[in-house]
Amino acid sequence: MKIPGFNTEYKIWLEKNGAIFGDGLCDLLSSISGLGSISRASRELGMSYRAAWGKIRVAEKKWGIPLVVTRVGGAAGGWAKLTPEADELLKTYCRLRQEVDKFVQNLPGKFITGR
Amino acid sequence: MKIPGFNTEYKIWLEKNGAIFGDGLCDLLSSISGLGSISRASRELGMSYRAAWGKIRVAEKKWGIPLVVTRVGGAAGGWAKLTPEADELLKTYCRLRQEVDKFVQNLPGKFITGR
DNA sequence: ATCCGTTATACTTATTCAAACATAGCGCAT
DNA sequence: ATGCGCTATGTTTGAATAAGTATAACGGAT
Repeated sequence: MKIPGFNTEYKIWLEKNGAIFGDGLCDLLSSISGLGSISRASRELGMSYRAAWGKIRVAEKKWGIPLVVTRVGGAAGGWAKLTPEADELLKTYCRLRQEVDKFVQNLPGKFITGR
Repeated sequence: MKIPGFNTEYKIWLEKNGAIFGDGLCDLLSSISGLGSISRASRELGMSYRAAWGKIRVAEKKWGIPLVVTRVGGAAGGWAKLTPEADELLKTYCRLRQEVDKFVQNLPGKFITGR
């Protein structure tokens, strides 16, 4: 599930000790949360499973915390869901994003608003 | 002249139609503005003249506006100063950066504040 | 037993990005 | 006319990143 309504006139990400969390992970984790599957999420976002899985792995290593708990096999082939840590990170980023959006929308100057 | 005091727990840049303006250009243009020379600015920032000049050129092309007006030759070898557009862009970015800093500092959550 | 959709990972290839190297011209000072 | 410090680019090299290919294993459903 993609997060709609975000302003596109800037980009922002969280960064700590080389670990980053931005739009890419936000969309990916949101989609996984909604669909319960890395594979289905990757298709929804138009990327390969390999790419999605790799993003998650790198992020988990950099942040030093598990982000997605998975299960292989079973009726549906497997499933995936977010860890509480991932939920918190996601929530924090979304809030940051919304606040910055609000600020940017009120910015004067043609480079931001097109005016 | 480097801008001190910026929060390092996130990164942000302005982005419009593929044109971006972030920390790199902010530092570079600020330095040029203070020193009146691309060459001296590049040395102050620890990068090559080629790199600094390239950054400026790419940015000017992407944004579609002149950022630095230069002069070659003369007693000092040459000089460089910012265009009004560059000044405005720089000012806008610094303001955005300060506002977001203020917001981020008040954010709860261990991923941002370390708590 | 076989099939299906999924997680999981190694390996290869392509693309992008950054840094370094090399040259040339300009204009004032001496 | 020579030198100095600067602007201005082309070219090349290397490194980091992204994208793609291939394969294996798992576990329920049929």
